[in-house]
Amino acid sequence: MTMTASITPVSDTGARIIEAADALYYARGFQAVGMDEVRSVAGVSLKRLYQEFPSKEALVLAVLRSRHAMWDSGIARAVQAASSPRDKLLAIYDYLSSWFGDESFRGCGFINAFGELGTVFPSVAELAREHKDSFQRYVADLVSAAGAPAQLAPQLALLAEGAQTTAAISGNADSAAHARAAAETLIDAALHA
Amino acid sequence: MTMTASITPVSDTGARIIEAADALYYARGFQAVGMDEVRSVAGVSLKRLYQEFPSKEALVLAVLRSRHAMWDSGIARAVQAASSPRDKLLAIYDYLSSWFGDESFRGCGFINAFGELGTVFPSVAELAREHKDSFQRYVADLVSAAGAPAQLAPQLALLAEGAQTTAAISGNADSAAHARAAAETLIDAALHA
DNA sequence: CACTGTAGAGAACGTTCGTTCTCGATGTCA
DNA sequence: TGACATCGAGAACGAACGTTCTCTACAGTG
Repeated sequence: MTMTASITPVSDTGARIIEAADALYYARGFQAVGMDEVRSVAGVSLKRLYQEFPSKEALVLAVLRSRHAMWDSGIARAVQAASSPRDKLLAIYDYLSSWFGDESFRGCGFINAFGELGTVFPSVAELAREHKDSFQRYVADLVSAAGAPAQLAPQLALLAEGAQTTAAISGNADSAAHARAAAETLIDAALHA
Repeated sequence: MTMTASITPVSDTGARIIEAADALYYARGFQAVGMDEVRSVAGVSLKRLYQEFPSKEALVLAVLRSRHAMWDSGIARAVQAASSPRDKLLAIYDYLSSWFGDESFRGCGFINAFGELGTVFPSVAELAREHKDSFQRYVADLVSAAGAPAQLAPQLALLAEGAQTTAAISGNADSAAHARAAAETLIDAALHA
């Protein structure tokens, strides 16, 4: 799975810059990648880069917003492909599994951004919080549609979060299957309660 | 809970440096903290700093090793205080809950380090992998002592990982309770199978 | 053709970083 | 006391960063 921006970019050039910056930041971290390298990979001039994104912080935020949109649409696509409410919940972990298989996978970009920039850029911490919040609400809607008690939702979300960091650090995708199996147990227990 | 180094330090000065560097790195990220700030907070000269740790990479690795030792001893203390095998498993989440309550809590230091430095310093990625591996083995031992099937262990570990990142980004400690509740469900389901 | 505005290439600027070097003060042992 | 090692304070160095500025080329318009 290669992530490419699909949501209405500010401009064509802006999208190319975001795509290049996202790949570089995600692979190596934010502080390790300079504006000049982004400029070089994106194939634009430094002047153009700064007229699209007036600072590195602005570029980082744009990258995170694009990542959020790709996450949302990827999950939504996987969930819509499932038929039963129970399968829709489990589709989350199938989506994770295919993501973890990507050779460039290196964990959740928001967790990485939060750890590296959360203190120095409060706007980054806020965006990460919004992203995780939105995921929690999405899971809560699916849980509610499945007729399961509300407290199941944060539990299923925890499994997804844990699977992402575990897969990133261990370097293998097994955690998606473990999360899926645990989710099945939790869902069934909640429905039979 | 304030984390202070408790394991045999290389030297008294080395321990002070590690403690200062750990607090700074954990609070603001690694690249955002320079050697000079570590020197200043630790109250040592730059010369002494470099003779204890010949490079920033060496200091970062020492900080991570100290964090690993504190994590291990903190978990072990909480687990030993519980009596039944089931309660020993749940003690992990009680330990997390008290950690999340610390005002300085900002997620798992190894996940943060992996995201920021994992690519640029392979040694950091390896240390993070070892840390998570050691935790997985520890949980597996507790699961085995409880007479539960082995596949329960990675599921319980996922809950712990997810709770850490969720607590960090959301800024509240509820995820520990959610993880504990989910763990109870998974344990009971595994024991009644 | 002249004129004007815009663009790209990249030099330049000021700051910060990791690391090393200098220098003066202090302490130790014969 | 004097010779010598050791130390802290901080200057210094080279590299890299984020950001801005300069210069040249050229497109479009009369």
